[in-house]
Amino acid sequence: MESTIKKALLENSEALFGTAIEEKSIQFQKTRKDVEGDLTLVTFPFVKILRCSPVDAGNKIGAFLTDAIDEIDSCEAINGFLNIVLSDAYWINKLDLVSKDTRFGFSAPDSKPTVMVEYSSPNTNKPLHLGHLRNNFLGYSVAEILKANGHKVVKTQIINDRGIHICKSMLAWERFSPLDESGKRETPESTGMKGDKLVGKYYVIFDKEMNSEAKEIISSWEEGNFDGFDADVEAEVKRLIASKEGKDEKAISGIDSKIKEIAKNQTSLLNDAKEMLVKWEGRDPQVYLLWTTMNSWVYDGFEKTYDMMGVDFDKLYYESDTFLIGKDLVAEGLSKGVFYKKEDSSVWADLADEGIDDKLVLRSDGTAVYMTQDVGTAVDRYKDYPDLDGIIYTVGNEQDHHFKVLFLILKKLGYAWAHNCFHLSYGMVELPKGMGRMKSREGTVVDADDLMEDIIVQAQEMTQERGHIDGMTDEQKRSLYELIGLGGLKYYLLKVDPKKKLVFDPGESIELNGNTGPFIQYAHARIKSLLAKSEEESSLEGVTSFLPEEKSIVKQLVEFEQVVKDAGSNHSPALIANYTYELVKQYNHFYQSVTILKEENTQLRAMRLLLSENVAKVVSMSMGLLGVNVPERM
RNA sequence: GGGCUCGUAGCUCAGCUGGAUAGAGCACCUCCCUUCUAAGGAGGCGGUCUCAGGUUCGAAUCCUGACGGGCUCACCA
Repeated sequence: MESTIKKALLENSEALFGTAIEEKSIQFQKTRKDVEGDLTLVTFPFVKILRCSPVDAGNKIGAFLTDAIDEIDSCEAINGFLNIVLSDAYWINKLDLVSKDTRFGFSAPDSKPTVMVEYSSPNTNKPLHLGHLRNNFLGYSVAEILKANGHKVVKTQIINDRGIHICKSMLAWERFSPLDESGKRETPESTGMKGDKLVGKYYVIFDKEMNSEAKEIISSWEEGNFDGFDADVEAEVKRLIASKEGKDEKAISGIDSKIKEIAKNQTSLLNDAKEMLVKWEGRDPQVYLLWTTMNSWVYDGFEKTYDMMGVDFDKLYYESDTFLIGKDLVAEGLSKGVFYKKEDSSVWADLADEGIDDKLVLRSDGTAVYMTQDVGTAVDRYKDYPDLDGIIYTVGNEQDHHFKVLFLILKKLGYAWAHNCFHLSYGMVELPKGMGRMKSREGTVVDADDLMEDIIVQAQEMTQERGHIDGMTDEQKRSLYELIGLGGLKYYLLKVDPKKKLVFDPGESIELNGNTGPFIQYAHARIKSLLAKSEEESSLEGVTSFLPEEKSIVKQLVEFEQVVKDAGSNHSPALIANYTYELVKQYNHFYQSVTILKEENTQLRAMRLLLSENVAKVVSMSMGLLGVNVPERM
């Protein structure tokens, strides 16, 4: 409709305005709720051309449009706004179109290029936490939204299965895990623990043990005892200790943490872990076996968590594979002059012309860094999927700089697709003030499994209170609780703009009233119950007009198509969530103000059923885009 | 210190390609189940849109600066 009006105005601009007008001066906006109208044209831009008041301009344009376009019933100019009223026939036709299209709002599958969406990408040394939940739900949802926009989508992750952090867990397990009577160490089987939890436990133990060792070292340093330490360490520490003299509290704590950092590097534990990493890179059989064993425990644990989250992947990448590709690419880039080598034989990317500090891509000992493997992974992916149009990296905003650099390096290496790589950067999930920051090493995380289970229990309690679950089997009840709990959690994490940080108080339970998942799920269940009770078919037969409550729903339904597009181009599930909330609110208002099943006029009843049916359809589709399921009953 | 980013009601958030009286939810206060699921609906209370300038017919929205928060600038990942 907007384009019809625009076209009419442009084609008749000479007659109307006496001159050609620019397309951008034709601006539409939503009509205010308290004014009559379906669409509003802003008339301020025409005031200068017509040299009259905004209202006069509106009246003139309004008269023309009412005359020129059939679907326009009337127009009213208020201040600088021309409110256009469209005919009921127009809206009836729109509803008919929505109703007949089972995939309304979605583009034809595979009609757009292939896109890869990376999300989750955990380290294999610790369990998934709240931050991962936001990451996974966001990545999964964006993938679904892109599919709805016609893209072919490959869901993937890069598993950080290599590096010093894994060796820490391995070493701690080898050293501190208790032996049973047959001389065996703890396993997921022997303890009944989820594999990722068991490995994570030893990661924490490692950190604890290393810290206490570091503490001893520091106290001996403070006593002036530097036996067994390198001369340059001794000199540096002495310099730092001396520099504390006369400083304020804040500066001292800064210096102390520097000393602590040095001490940690001197612990036998950390040095043993480093040694283990070297052995791993050398494919030492014993270390390699331990590595595969402990990783497999973690994967088993992750699988359960992903299953509960309702997310999945089409293709997995492992850092232990791609870091080698990355090293080759560094060698290649070195020969092409993209990188340069320093005297200590470390390799760097020169980014001075971009105004960024040079970036290390290979350590002086020849081992790979984070950047090395990410370059390798990207190239590997384009090799696997030659028709790939772009990669979307769902990674927290603390890595904004990393991805900026990564994409630059890929560009410098000559990959034209580099400009199609996109960092879907989302804000951190923060704990309320005073609770500190989530850190796995310190055990101050909100565990993903625990949180999901808590919210399911909460959903269970609420559902039992309301009681619409008579006649359900225990299994059905349990899956309903999961559906509601996880729906609530997903909606809670997705309704906020991904770019913004999000405050989460683990002490307070997640709200399930108001703008929430269950609010929307409930509306869906209520419609389904209504439809189940009705005996006749829904239809638009004989309908000639709408009540305001009905029309506002039709308008909102029609907008779904554009919202899906916007959510795709903005990578924002939040747009879908907010849209659906608005739709459901309008429906609830309608539901309470008119009767449906008990309406005596058959045609009216059939139309309201059709309206309800389509609200349920769109709610179900839009929630599907968020990974939220909707129940038939609740 | 440099870069990026955020600052809207007591709290959590919409609105941000400039447009009418800045919207929701929670919390608090009223009402509404002998109509289809009250996890609902109707209403009330609550705002110098951090501050100061600028651009404009018009600024929460764009620009500049200040203040405050977060992230980042590692031979960690």
